[in-house]
Amino acid sequence: MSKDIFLAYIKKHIDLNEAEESIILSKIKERKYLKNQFLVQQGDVCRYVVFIFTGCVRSYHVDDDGNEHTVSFSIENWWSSDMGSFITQKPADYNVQCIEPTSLIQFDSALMEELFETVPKLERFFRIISQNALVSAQRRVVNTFSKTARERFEIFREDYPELEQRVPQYMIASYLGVTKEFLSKIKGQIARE
Amino acid sequence: MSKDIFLAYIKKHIDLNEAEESIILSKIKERKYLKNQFLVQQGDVCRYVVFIFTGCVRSYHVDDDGNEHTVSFSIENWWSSDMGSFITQKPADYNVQCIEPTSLIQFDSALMEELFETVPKLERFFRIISQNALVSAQRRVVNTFSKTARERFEIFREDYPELEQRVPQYMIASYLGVTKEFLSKIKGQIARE
DNA sequence: CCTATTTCATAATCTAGCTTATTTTTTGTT
DNA sequence: AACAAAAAATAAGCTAGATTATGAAATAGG
Repeated sequence: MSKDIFLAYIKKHIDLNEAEESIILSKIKERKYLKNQFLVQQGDVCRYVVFIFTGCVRSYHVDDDGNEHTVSFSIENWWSSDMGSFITQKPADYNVQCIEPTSLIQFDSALMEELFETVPKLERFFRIISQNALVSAQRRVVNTFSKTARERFEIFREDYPELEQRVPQYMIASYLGVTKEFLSKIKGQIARE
Repeated sequence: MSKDIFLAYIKKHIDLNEAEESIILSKIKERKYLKNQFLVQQGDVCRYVVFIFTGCVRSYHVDDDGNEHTVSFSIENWWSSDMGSFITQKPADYNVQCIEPTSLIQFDSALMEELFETVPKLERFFRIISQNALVSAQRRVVNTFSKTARERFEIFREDYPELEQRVPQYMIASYLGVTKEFLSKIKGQIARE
């Protein structure tokens, strides 16, 4: 059952006894979204952090010129949210949208706090998760500055091998920080070698 | 006393009772570094996470072409480390260097775990800190893609008003992701208006 | 199965920011 | 105070990547 995927994922990072497992199972439930539905829209307050069972979710910011900038893709066994908005309860900077039919668990603040209270170990779990996410985010900052667009594309391919087939190219371009035309040019270049 | 600064800082994010406060106080101690000393060097394993009382610390990555890329500046009441290396115990991607004489608390893994065990609330504290840092890192990626170098410089000035006077320009340039020459040009442009 | 809408490829032109080089200013050391 | 070394300013020429434009190929919906 798909809720067990979540338990297994937690147990990669911390130990859980049976009591704790059943508390967690009792409090979470699966929810499904259709392709193109939004979990949050830029400007609204973000109410949820989600854990994804299946599907794919994209977070992106639309800037003043109307250009999209993809912050992250989240797939199976990963998290998504506009954390800044979720924490501060201020308007979201990002759109969080399903780009495939997606099945997930939705955690609102109340559920989050309830879980922390009943299973305090989860504080540790979320600390570890958050630290790991921070490390990736910092690495991305450095890569953005130190690598060419082509190198960043190659890194993207290694980091997310399946994703290239699953999401349209213009989204990948906006994740890499280049135009779709330029990404197309890079692919042409690579193919010609 | 400077250790109290640290307690005050923690208490901005979580509540502590007296027992917890004294445990924390008993386990931490101040350490001083000279200007230019390294807390970690790229390639070594990072042994510490530090909290800064006074001074300024820079984390930067030197890429294959020998160019420096500043990941972060950390000043009074902030953290520094190569988190990726600290967590995984693999070689550090970053140099972490004092750019002023710096007074700080040094947390190694053992101390960290000891603190988490004796004051479990600190798991929550570090989760919050990490989440906030993650939010900034994500915002920085988006800004890098959506703003011009000049806009990023103006944002930097607003975010860290004192820092411009405290650190050399070439470091600011490497934080913004531009060359020192180009930052100089931007400053000239702004001055001429 | 057909049409409309997205998505992708290719190419010419253009620009923000890089490189390289030289000069001036600031900082640190004896 | 004097010298050396690091940092900053300025400027000319150069490229990575943007913009604009056009056509071809996929997808999706009816």
